[in-house]
Order: sequence, then C-alpha cells, then structure tokens
Amino acid sequence: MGRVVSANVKDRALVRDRRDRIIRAAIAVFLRKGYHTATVRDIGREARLTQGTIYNYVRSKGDILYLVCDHLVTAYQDAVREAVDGIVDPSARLGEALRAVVEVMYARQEYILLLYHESHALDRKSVHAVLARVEEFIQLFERILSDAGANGHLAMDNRTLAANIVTFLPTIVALRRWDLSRKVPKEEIIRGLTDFMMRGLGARDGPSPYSGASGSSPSSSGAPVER
Amino acid sequence: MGRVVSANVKDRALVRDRRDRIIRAAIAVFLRKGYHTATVRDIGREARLTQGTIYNYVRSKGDILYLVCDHLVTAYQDAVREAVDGIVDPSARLGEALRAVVEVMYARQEYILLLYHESHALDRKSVHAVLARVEEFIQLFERILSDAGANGHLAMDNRTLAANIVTFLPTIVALRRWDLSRKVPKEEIIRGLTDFMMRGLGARDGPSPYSGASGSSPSSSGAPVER
Amino acid sequence: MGRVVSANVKDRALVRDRRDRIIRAAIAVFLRKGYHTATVRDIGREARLTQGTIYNYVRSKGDILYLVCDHLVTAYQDAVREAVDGIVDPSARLGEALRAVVEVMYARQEYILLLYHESHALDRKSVHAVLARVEEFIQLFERILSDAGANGHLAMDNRTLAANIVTFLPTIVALRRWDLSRKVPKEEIIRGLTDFMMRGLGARDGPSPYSGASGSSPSSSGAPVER
Amino acid sequence: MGRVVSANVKDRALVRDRRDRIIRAAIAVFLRKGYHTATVRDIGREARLTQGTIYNYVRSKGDILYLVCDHLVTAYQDAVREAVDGIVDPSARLGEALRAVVEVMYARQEYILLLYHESHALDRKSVHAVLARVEEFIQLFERILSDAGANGHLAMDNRTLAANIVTFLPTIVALRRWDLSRKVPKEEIIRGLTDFMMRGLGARDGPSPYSGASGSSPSSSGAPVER
DNA sequence: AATGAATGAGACTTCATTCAT
DNA sequence: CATGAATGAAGTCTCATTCAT
Repeated sequence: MGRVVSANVKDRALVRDRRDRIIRAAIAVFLRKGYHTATVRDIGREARLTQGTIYNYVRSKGDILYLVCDHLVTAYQDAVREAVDGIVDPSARLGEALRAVVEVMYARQEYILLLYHESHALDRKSVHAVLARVEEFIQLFERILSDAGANGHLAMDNRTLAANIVTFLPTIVALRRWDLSRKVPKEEIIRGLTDFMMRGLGARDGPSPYSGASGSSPSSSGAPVER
Repeated sequence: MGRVVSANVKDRALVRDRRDRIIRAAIAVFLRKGYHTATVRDIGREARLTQGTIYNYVRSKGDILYLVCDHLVTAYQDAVREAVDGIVDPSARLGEALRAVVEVMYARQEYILLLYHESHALDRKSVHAVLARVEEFIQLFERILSDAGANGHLAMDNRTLAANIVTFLPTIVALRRWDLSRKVPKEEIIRGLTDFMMRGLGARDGPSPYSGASGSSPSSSGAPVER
Repeated sequence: MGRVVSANVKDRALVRDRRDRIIRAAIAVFLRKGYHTATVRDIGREARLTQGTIYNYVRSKGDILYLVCDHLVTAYQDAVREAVDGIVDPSARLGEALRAVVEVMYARQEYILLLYHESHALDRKSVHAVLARVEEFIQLFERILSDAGANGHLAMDNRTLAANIVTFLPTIVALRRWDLSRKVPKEEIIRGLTDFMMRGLGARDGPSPYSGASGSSPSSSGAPVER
Repeated sequence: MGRVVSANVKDRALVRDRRDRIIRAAIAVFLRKGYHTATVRDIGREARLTQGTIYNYVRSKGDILYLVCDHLVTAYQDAVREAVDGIVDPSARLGEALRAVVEVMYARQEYILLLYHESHALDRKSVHAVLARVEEFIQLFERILSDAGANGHLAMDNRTLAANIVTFLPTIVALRRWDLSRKVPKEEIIRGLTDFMMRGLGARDGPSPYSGASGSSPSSSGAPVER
C-alpha cells in the first residue's frame, strides 16, 4: 500500500537521513507558507540542500508532500498506539485511549492542521496511501471499542461510526484552535472532550481516567480534578 | 468585519449578478481542481465571462476565493438557522438543532469539504472575516445550549466547548466521507451522530427528535431508537 | 492528417500573423544553433515576442518545430509544383520537373539541411504529418514518371523507387554542400544532376531541358551548354 | 586531422576497451532516444559504467558523440573497402563497388540514420574530422570512377560530382526507409539503385553485376535484368 | 462595460560535470 | 582507477494581472 518514493541515490542510510532533513524542512516551510506557495528552493534552503540534491532523493515536489503527510500521520498514530499499548484492562483502556488521542492531537495541533490543509493536494495514489493509514487507525479504535463493549458497556452499537467519531472529534483542538485556545483552558478542553466522548459512546461509568490517581500519563497534569 | 471586495463597476445590481455567476462558477471549478490548480481562465470559461470582465468585479483571484468561502459559510449557516428558527419550545429545540446541523452538513458535504480544503489559502484578513462568521454560528449554538440548559438539562457545563463540539463534529460526514459513506448508511450516520451528541452533552431525556412522531423531517426514519 | 496546433488566441488573422513571425524567427535561430540548443527565449527575441506571448500561439517548443518543418516542406514542394504546373507536354515535363527539383533544392539548401537535421526531433505525430506531406510529393513524381513512361520512354520500371530517387537525390546539393560547393560550380552541379537522373531513369533523349531554348526558368542561366 | 579525445587514464589497452563499451552503449541509447535526449547516465547504465568512470575516458558528452560518429563512419567505409578491395579488374570494379555501397548502406540503415540525425550536433572541430573521413571515402570512389573511365567508359565527366552522387544516393535506403521499406522489396531496391547509378554514370555496358552468374552475393537475386 | 492579447515573473525539473572518498 | 553524491545553471511552461480597443 505504502506508495513508494524512488530515489537516485543507492545508499539506504543516506536516503533515510536526507529524506528526514527534507521532511523536517518541508514541514517547517509548509507551516509557514502552505504547500502550494512553498517552493522547492524554500525547502532546500531550510534543509540546507540544493535543489539538485533534493531531486536526488525525491522525484517531484508532490513526493515531498507525500513524505510529509505519511510522516505526520504515522507519527501521531504511533504516539497514540504507544500510549494505549500499555493498558491491558479493557475497561480502563477505552478511557485511556480517548484521552490519549485528545492529548496527542493537542500536542500536535499544528501538524494536524497541516495534514488537513494540505493533504488534499496529494495525487490520487498518495491520498489513498495516506487514507489507508488513517483507516488502520480507525480500525484500531473499532477494536478498542469492541473490547470495551464486549461486556455490554456501550450504548452506541455501530462501532464503525463510533470509531470514526472518536478519532475525528479530537482534531477539533487543531481545527477550532482559533476559537478554543482563546476561550477554554487546555485542561478543560482535554477533559471536556474525553468526557463528552465517553458519555456519547454511552460508556458506563468506569472510573474516569481523571477521577483516579492516573499519574502514569506523561501529559496528564497533576491538577486537581473538579467535581 | 465582512471584508469588502471592491469593483470597477458602479451598477450595484450588475455587480451582484456577475459576482453570483463568478461564485457559482468558481465553486464548480474549485470542486473539480482545487483553488490553486484552478486558473482564472477556468473560472471565466465556466462563468461565461472573460478574464478581463472578471477583473472588473474582483481585484484578485484571492477575492474570488473569499467570495466563495463567504458564500458557502453563509449558506450552510442560513440553512441551519432556518431549520432551527421554527422551533420555540426550548426543550425540543436542542435536539432539533443538532439534527439540523447534521443534516445540513450531510446535504452540503462537498461544500464543507471545499471550505476545509481551501479556506486556508485565504489571506489573513479574509480568514478573519470568515472565521468571524463561523464564530457567530458557534454563538448561536451557545445560546441554544444555554436555553436548553437553563433548567438544568445539561451535564456539560462549558458551553463554549460544547457549542464548538456540536458545530464541529457534524462536519465528520464530509471529512470522513471516504470511510463512512462506504460503510454506514446515511440514516444511521445522521441518527448516530445526533444521539451521540445528545448523550455527550448529557441532555436529559427530553423526547428524542427521533422518538416522537416528528414526521416533518424528510430524513427522519421511523426506526426504533437504540437502547 | 495535418496535425493541428492549437492556440489560446481566437483571432484567426492574428494567429496567422504571429505564427508567421514565430516560424521565421525560429528558422533563423535553428539555423544558427539547432533546435535543441535554441531556447524559446532565443526565438522570442528574434521574433520580438515575449515568451509568454509565444505560448499564446503554440502549446510547446515542439509545436514550433512542427510549424517550421511543415512550413519548409510545404514551401519547397509548392515551389516545385509551381515550376512543373506550367508544362503540359508530358515528354518535356519530366526533364523540367527534374531540373526544377534540383534548382529548388539548390536555392533552399539551408532549409533542406534544417529539415534533415531537426525533423527527427519531432514527436511521433508530427513526423507522421510531415512525412505524409513528403509522400504526396513523391507521388506527384510517380505520376510525372508514369506520364512520361506511358509511351515507353523509361527504362526504369519501378516507379515508386524511381520517384523516391529523383526526389531524394537532389537533396545532395544541401547534404554534400560542404564538399560540392567548394569543388563544383553551381551550374555544373545542376546540369550534372539532372542529366544523371535522366540517364538513370533511362529516359529516351527528349530534348534535354538544357539543350533547347529554356529561358523560362528564372534560375536557369543562359550559359552556353557544353556538348 | 582525426580529432583527439583525451583521457584521464594512462593504460592504453584499458582506454580502448572502455571506450569501446562506451561507444557501443551510446549507439544503443542514441538509437533509442537520440543524442540530445540521451543522458550520460543512460549511457552509463547501458555500458555498466558509472558516470564518474565515463568521465575518465572522455572529456564531455560531445566527445562521446564524436567517438560514435567516427566509429560509424569508419565502420561502413571499411565494409565497403573490404568488398571492393578484392576486385582488381577495373571494368568489373565499378559495378561491384556500387553494389557494395548500396548493400552496406542497406545492412547498416539505422547507423546511417543515426549519423545523419546526430552528426550535426558535433562541435565544429569534430564535424571537420568526420567529414574529412567522408571525403576520403568520396575520393576512393573518384579513383574507382577514374579507373573505370580511363578507357572511355563513362558519359559523366565530372568525377567529383559523380563520386558524390554514388556515395550519397545509396543512403536513400536509410533516409527513405519509411517509404521504401513498405513499398519496394529489398532486392529490387538494391538492384534498382545499382542499375540506376550505372546508367546515370553512363557506364557502357560492361556486364552488369547482376547479369552474369554472380551468385556469390547473398543478396543478388537471379532475377532477369530489366531492359 | 467587455474583450482578450500581452506580459514577465517565477515555478518545477533535468543533467552535464566535478570531486571527495 | 572507480564510485556516485552534490552541484547549479538553465530550460520549458504557466498564469495572474494589465490595458488598449
């Protein structure tokens, strides 16, 4: 599935390294000016690579966009997976997972924004490749929901829809950042969203991830929880 | 706030008419090729106006994008307002409003998509103007939520966050169309989303918009409500 | 057959005029530097048109080459046809025709050279279009040969081969110019070639076009003919 | 005269070997894509040499073209010389020589084509070097014609012109291949051309190379000779 | 007010050549 | 002597915008 980007250069390690620089530079530039406005020269300047060199590692500007999108999607999914993988207790898992998505989205707001803004500039093949990755992510949540619902915990029965909701809604922190960040404090956003989703799913009140002494999550603030 | 787009031509009625054609044409073209790839000539061809003429009603290509975005945002908001304005009973109103947003988003998927894809190509001033419109929309829902919650109906206390959620989540029908439309039937999406939001808000069981004999809504199925 | 070159500009007369300038300029530049080395900017400079303008009348650099080749082929063929069309006496016609080809090729040496040098840079479709024109030309000579041979005048029976020979051999004045022009005077080249072809065809001695009172041809010198 | 191509590498045998591979590869590539479109990398791939290595045996891409042209010119001339050298009888020699050129050209059509297509991309010095070789070839035929004409055999008196004609006309098999190969069988082309040239030269009827029991030539058909 | 030709800046991309390893 | 990554100059083409008619 993963669309292949071919290079002129043989040395695999070198390719990895240079592409990494290209991706990082491209993200920075795209963040500043957007994909279409950014020039390959801009990216080269940022990556300290000449245009010619870039084209030894990439066939087109479109390739760069694909590498960037693939990188970003993979990155936030991995972050969520990592957070979820630790928890085995299926009833705690759902809550933790939801909080994890929200927090990851929060931590990577700008990248999420970048993805939503630019990914539709991808060519057909690349979109499919990226969406396929997203679909895997959704399916991961379908499983988590299944497990949680196995003992009758959930009110919402269509798990595909549910999984879509819980993987989509958290992007609100990026896509409504312009409104939310001015009006609602971070912790309240995170807790509010998580709770909203839990209620929305109709998850019976297992202990809210916020009501106990969670502590384990690196991003969980020790702030006293209201209520 | 509404950013002004100036024209070479004086006749107000003419300006209105021509811009309408430009907007309509631009939407069609942007839908096909996206804003950046579309050329002013493309738009002219579609609108049956020459490039020169277009520039009599618009100062730049960016102006066209602004007109389009403004038009689309206004359009879907008006549609929702219209649906909501009829209902006065504050307890029924929330449910109806939520259903209305979902249905409007569903009906205008592609325009929502267009907005999300291209609006970030707007210049600073234009983004602000458009977002200001969206903010009004969010505030409309803050009021609806306030009214519904006045007699203690809601579990979710932060109304700004809540309003953001319920105005944002429904866009999932557009932004996850690639996954949902293949896997979940329309009716289930609409009902599922509405119910999810009601539960998420912690709206005490006022009569669900689907549980009564509403009948008025073209898309309301008489299907038995889950749980 | 004639491959179509499309233009952005509507006005037919204008298109004709501008393309004429482009062709003329391109010929001059190609003559100097060759097609591949010539840049569109070079052509523009020569034609006093900006690059942008050129691309209003042509879709690609390749189009220019096609226009040039088509122009050149048409031009020399027309010149020959014009010379031949006057003569109706079938027995005189062959000799006149041969002399005409040789003289036209001589007069247009550099263009013939240009054609031979650059025409293979044409894309597939264009080559076919140009060759189709050449084929017509060959067929014109097949007919002339047929007519001349009707009363048993010719020794060579394969007229396709014969027509190819007599339309090809005269290009020697262009393609061997580097050797011939230094060593053999123009008149001798022309007479020598014509006579060679007549003998080669086995044309019975109708009055040689050079032995009679030719006079009619603009390029025929009144020089006393040897023998 | 032979333009010198300098190398970084001292070992003469190695230089010969590598250049041979380069030439062979370049011919293959030029045949496919033409000189200008071919890249040094293409040639390297075909020759199984890296770009860097190639530049140890050649100073520029232009050098490669020169090597190729020189190689091809030499090759077809040698082939003709070889065929002619055997015959000592001066009266048979002319006919044999003509047939030899035609057959060699036929056998090497694509190389002749390559020469005609790309040789004008040579730099000034290289063209001169290559043309000098061709001139030698022409002079070889001047001598053959001289010998044949010594006893009054020929009607055509300008031997330079004659030699140019007989060395040029046979290239028709390559340059008109697109028309001839579809319409005239090989044997007829070869015989037709040879006879045409013999008659054109006004060679008195020594036994045509085809009229006797030659048999030795692989391509000689026993077909009765025209007239 | 409409037309549409002209403009020219600038984007992406290719490739011959060099040079450190 | 071979390798192959880096370079950067240069080329083709697009398109928003202007302006004379």
